[in-house]
Amino acid sequence: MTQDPRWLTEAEQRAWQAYRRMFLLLNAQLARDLAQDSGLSEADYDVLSALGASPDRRRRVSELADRMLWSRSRLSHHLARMQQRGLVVREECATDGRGAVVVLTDEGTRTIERAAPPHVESVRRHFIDLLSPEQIEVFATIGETVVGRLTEGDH
Amino acid sequence: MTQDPRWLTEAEQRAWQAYRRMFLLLNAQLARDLAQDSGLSEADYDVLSALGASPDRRRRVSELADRMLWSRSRLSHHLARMQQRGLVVREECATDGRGAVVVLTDEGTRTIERAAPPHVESVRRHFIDLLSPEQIEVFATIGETVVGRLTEGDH
DNA sequence: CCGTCTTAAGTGACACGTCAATCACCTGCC
DNA sequence: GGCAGGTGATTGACGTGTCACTTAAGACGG
Repeated sequence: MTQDPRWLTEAEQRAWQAYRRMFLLLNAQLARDLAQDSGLSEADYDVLSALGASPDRRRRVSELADRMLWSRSRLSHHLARMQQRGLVVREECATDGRGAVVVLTDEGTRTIERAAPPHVESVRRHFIDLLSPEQIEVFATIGETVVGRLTEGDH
Repeated sequence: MTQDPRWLTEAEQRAWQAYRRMFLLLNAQLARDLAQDSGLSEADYDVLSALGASPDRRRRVSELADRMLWSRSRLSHHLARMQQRGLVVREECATDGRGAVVVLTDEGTRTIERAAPPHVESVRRHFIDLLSPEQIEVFATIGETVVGRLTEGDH
């Protein structure tokens, strides 16, 4: 016999609802800003920015996927499109014949360097600057707690 | 001349990163649980649950879309699939010849009633129960602040 | 070395979401 | 009443994400 669930309290519902709505709206707004300012999708931005922060602007495909929490398949498809647009190129991996390395092209580099400032402003405007330092701190802690729980057991 | 952006401080970056990772992981986990427990996607669940909470288990299509923060188009496509599966039906609207009303079928009603308890447990396990009441409160406030800013100006 | 097992990456088919266009119907003004 | 413009809803085409599968290559015990 299944136990009756512990339904959410009013406060818990408020938090859960607010979270879901915040995500939907915030994400949509950031995507709009990003598209207008730089002609990029959030996915594009994330790939470019992860690569831009990588040593030598290059990274093994699966390393990139792990770091971004993307499936390999998703990344593979997306890289194909970005390569088409000239933002990245794939190279063979010297040390592992199966492997591939993605590299930011010059255009990719320019693109992310131009896109970053307005994107940061957008994140500030719609999120960060609305919160007090204390709220930022609590928020970070919450996120890390949840992430920690969800990734414990991963080696 | 564009001003140099105010890059995020370390604390701000922590919060932003934690948020993005939390969303990715939490969403994926909830979707996995939901699919295993009830064979539903999150989108399915959201529609069923919104309809289940509606008077008479029915709602005008665009009213539902607004309430869920979905585009009409998305909802229309999704309702088509759910109708195919027998979870909802569309009826004509008595008071507006253009309008349509979506209604939960008996099967849709049974489905959401069975799906809700394990989903709530899942939300608790991976999120709510990891936080203190104080954290829940701060989190709700943050969400509402951000949502409020993003929706101000909507009538 | 050889066969098996594992791992890196890409692929194809399908499900989903978005955007723009469409169609039917309502509303309001002359 | 009739028509000009707005609104509710759907549709089709397209871009993107997922899942299952394939291909190629490293790892490794015998």
